[in-house]
Amino acid sequence: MRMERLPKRQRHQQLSKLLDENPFLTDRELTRLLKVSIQTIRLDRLELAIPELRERLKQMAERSYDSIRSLPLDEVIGDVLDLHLDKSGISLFEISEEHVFSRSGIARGHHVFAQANSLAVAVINDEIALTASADIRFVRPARLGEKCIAKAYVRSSRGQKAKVEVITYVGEEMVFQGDFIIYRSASETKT
Amino acid sequence: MRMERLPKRQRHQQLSKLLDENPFLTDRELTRLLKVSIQTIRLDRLELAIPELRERLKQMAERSYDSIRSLPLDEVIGDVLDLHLDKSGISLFEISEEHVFSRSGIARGHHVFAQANSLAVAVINDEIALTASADIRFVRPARLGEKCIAKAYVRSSRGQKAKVEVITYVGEEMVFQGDFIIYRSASETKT
DNA sequence: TAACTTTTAATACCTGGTGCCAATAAGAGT
DNA sequence: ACTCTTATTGGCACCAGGTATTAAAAGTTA
Repeated sequence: MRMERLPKRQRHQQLSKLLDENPFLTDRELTRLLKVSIQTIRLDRLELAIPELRERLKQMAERSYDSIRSLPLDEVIGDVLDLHLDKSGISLFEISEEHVFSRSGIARGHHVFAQANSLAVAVINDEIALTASADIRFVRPARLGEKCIAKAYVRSSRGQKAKVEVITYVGEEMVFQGDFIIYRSASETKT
Repeated sequence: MRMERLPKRQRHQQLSKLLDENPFLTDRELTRLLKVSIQTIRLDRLELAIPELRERLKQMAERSYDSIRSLPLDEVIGDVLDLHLDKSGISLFEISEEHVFSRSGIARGHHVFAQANSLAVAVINDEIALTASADIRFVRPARLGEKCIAKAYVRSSRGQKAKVEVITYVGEEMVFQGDFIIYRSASETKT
């Protein structure tokens, strides 16, 4: 039963590797690289469940298209659940596909930051409020599917500077903490 | 000379728009949407220099594949102009409508941060790189239409922690400065 | 040698096109 | 009304890069 020739498995590995390195290869090009007939290449792809070139390109295009679509970071990132102007606020942000590194499923930092930053700005009750500086820590990674609850507290608000602390949780765990200094346009009388 | 019928130009606009919104449309699907024959669609594409579906998909796939190891380009906010792994990087990000507060035309902080953060992560040459913490200052607001040039420098890289400084300029003016601490997965300590 | 797997070949068919030529249709100019 | 020009449509041959199927050939053991 155990056949001496296992160039097949080897070839399968090579083929997977080749296509991993360069998914733009046609079957015909693969015949040159692997020195087998085109039918063999196609049987191999069949066994390995590797789709044809055009399907591979389409899938790549779709993935990159989705991730480009999702970038618009608007208004407040996440849903505002609770807001007491000049005091505190809470927002919810669910980590989905477009927010994570595909390899690791871990959210890119700027999305977690964006939730916190936009909440910090939203909680300041003024026409114009801008982030002046921030000191932030990503305590633990947020992962695909997790629901991030950001809580913002206005710690002080004198003159044009307001200090806002934001802490983001997933369940009981802290994932992010940041101290923001927000510039506001004028005195708080101008609401 | 000036002909009254310009359904052609209108159709060209519609066609461009349709394909802009959904580049995955075949000519046949376009005939249904535009109510003209498939030949007309193809003449239109010819005039507008729009390639066929498969070519479009291929181009999208290629763009998304023009990745530099750990991070596909479109996962970076802005366009990478220059990248020396583990050393430095430069990216360009133009502030457009969707990035600003409509009242003031000033960019929301998290967009400027996102450019800097994603560049800081991209410059780290590793499979997995995550922002651990950051200390950032928004030196002056970035405004609608301004081109932000972010420059990242790897200041130190010992073990799993890398310090990356990012400074963002508009022209000669500094708009943002941040010190990032990036966690890397492991392995590569070669600088 | 027989039984088996693996490889190659041949053929029909598919999608989403290109390229080319000819036939209409729809104006505009005079 | 009759051209002249542009626009639209149709038909046909052809292409790449495949799928699907059937069959033959080659290699591999027991």
